[in-house]
Amino acid sequence: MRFENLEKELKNRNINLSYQRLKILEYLAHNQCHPTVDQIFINIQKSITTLSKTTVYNTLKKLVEEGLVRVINIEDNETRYDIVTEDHGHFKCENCKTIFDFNVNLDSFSINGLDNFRILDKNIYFKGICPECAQVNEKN
Amino acid sequence: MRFENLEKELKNRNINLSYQRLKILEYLAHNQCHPTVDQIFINIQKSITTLSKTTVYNTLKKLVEEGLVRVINIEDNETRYDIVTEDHGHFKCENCKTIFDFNVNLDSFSINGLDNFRILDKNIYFKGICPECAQVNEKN
DNA sequence: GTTCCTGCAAAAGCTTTGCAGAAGA
DNA sequence: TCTTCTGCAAAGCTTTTGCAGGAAC
Repeated sequence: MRFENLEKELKNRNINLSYQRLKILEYLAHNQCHPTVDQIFINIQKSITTLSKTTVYNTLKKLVEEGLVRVINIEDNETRYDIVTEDHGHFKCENCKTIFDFNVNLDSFSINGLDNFRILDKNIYFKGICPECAQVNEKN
Repeated sequence: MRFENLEKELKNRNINLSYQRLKILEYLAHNQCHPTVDQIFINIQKSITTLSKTTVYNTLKKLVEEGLVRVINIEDNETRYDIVTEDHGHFKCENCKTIFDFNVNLDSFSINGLDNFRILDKNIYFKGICPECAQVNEKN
C-alpha cells in the first residue's frame, strides 16, 4: 500500500486523521520493519513528546480492525505490526532476531481437512538462521 | 507421537520423569486440543492439588526446548501448546475459538526470497469460520 | 454541542525470577 | 551427597480500562 493512498483509505473507513495517527501510519508505511508497540512508541515520541503508549495501542487496534494493519505473532512474547501489502510470509532469524519477508503463493499449497471452512486470514511464519548469521557461524 | 514412546523420549533427552511432568505430558498426549497454560494447570490440579503454575511453565519450557512440544501463537493474547506430531497447520475459528488441525504439505508451496536461509521451523496459521459456526450464522 | 481522541494513572493478566525445602539419582 | 525439581511469593512486562480534559466536526 502506498502512503498517498492511506489518507483516502482512512476517510473511507471513518477513521479520523489525528496528528498521532498520521505519524503512526507514516512510521508503519516508511519503515516496514515489523515494529513492536515499543519501537513505534519510542520513535514517534521523538516528534510528539507528549505521546502516550495508550494512543499507540488504540490506534493500532483500530487500524487492525479496519484491515489496514496486520498483527504478527511469530513469537509468544512480542506482538509486531505490519502495514498490509500483498500476501507474504515472515521469516525470523533466531540469531539476529530480524524478520524477513518472503513471497509465497498462498493459493498454491495443497491443504487437506478444511472443506467448508471459510478462510479469512492466512499467516505463514518460518524460523531459522538468515544467510548472514549462517556465514558468521561457519567462521567460528 | 504416541504416549508409550514419550517416556523413552524423555530419557533420551535427560528429562527426569517427575509425577507432575508425567501428568502434563499425559494431558498433552491425550487431549490434543492445543491447550493454554491455564487449561493445563486447571485440569492437572484436579489430580495434583498442590500443583503450581510455575511447574507447568517450567515443564512446558523444557519440553519445547527439547522439541517434544510446539508453541502455537495464533493469537497475540494467548500462548497454546501442542505435542509435536507430523507437520500440520492450525485453523482458529473466530467465532467459537476452536483450533482445528489441517494437513498441509509444507514442501509443496512455492516460496521466493529465502535462498540460503536455514529454515528450522514452519508454522501455518489460518483464521476464519468453521463449518458449524457458518451453518448457525446462515440460519440467523 | 456532540462525538471522538488523547494521555495519565491504575488495574489486570501473563510470565519469569529468587529461593527454600523436597525429591530423585 | 549432589543435583534437579517443585511451589510459593514477589517482581517484571505487556496490554487494557476508567476517566477527565481537549480536539475535531
